[in-house]
Amino acid sequence: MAIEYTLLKKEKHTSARLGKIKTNYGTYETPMFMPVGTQATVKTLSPEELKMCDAGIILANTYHLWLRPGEDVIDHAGGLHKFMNWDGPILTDSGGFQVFSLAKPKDITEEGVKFKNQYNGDSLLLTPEKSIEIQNKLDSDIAMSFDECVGFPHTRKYVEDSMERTLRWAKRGKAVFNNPRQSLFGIVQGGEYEDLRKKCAEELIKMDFDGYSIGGTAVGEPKEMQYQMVEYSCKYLPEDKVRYLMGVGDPIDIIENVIRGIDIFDCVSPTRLARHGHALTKYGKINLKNAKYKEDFTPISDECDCYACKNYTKSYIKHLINAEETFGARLLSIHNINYLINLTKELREAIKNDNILEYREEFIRNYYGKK
RNA sequence: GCGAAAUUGGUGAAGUGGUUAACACGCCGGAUUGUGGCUCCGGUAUGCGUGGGUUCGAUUCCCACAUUUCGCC
Repeated sequence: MAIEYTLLKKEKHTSARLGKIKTNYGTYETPMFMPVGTQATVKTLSPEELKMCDAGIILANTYHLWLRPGEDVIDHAGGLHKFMNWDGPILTDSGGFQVFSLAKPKDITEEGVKFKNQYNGDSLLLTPEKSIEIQNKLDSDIAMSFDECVGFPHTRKYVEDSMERTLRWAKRGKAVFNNPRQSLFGIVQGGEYEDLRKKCAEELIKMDFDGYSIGGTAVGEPKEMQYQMVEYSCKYLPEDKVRYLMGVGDPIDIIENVIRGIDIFDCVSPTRLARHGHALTKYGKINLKNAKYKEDFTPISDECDCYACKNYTKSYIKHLINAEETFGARLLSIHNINYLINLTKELREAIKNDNILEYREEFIRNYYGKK
């Protein structure tokens, strides 16, 4: 069955929403944060460790799994859940972000997007139909429409043409979508232009998707513009469907966008920051590589109850990162994912208590105050 | 004891009779947003073993000394 979203409560002073998503693998409250596991693994973490962090939905990537090991291998394994031993829900990104990060403008045509296989140099063509077909086989719980994530800066003309094409791609993908256990989301594009966001949202709603996401953010635009893009999109989306903001994971951005009506987020940042030695804390992001932590025998955070904070010191984790031992990246990944998931828990509480604006104020005071 | 070679940042080292002594690693910072994981961007020797000499000018040429390595007795 498709996922079911239920709106439980709206915060009194903002557009923030408390809700729940029912999936084939359990029911989860929103707002929520989804860790990213591009290659069918959240880098350095086992499924047990993800559970320990209270992870709900996790992401995997169509493009990467298409290239390696190939969707047929995963199909023959019995689907992505069995293949990677994850009994929670999975969302697959469509490859749309790779249009932004890997393809050149000339490789984007009406038919689809040309890529070069990084492993063997083969020429590849990813089309909306192909992306959906792969995702149907991967058997994730939520599939994404194949879109073009437009970078920043750009011209209005380009964004408009691209958005129109993304709409046509969404329609083509939906037409071939064929997996009764799976949901399909549409993606709102349109850059920073309200009329384009509006049009995109309205056209997607006509096609009737199981949920809607907002794309084209977190690609280098100013923060205020990102928030505006979210406002211009949420304004035209139905209340009874889940809203997913793609690629956003900076703590402040999560808060600001929850306030503007976003339900779910994903981001590589907790795991990437971890591999580069950074930890998220109440008092801002810290860099464990800094010399001042050499003999700091306290946990990353006294208030954090994650496995890393309960058992290890900054000094030890710094040593592991300096020595390029993977256990360091693993401990920091556990901490950072736990941090963002915990942030969404606190936001849910704030929505229940109708005090999310006060929560934001205090959060910012701590996060940008002295470290 | 005799002979030879060498001595440049924390490390491996390049280099030149004349502006800012290459590069790499390390170290010190910073970045990272639907992940082409182990990346990118800065900073890091007022100094070239020590002392003297030649020269307008020496890390570079000469002498002595020190240290190290190798060879011979």
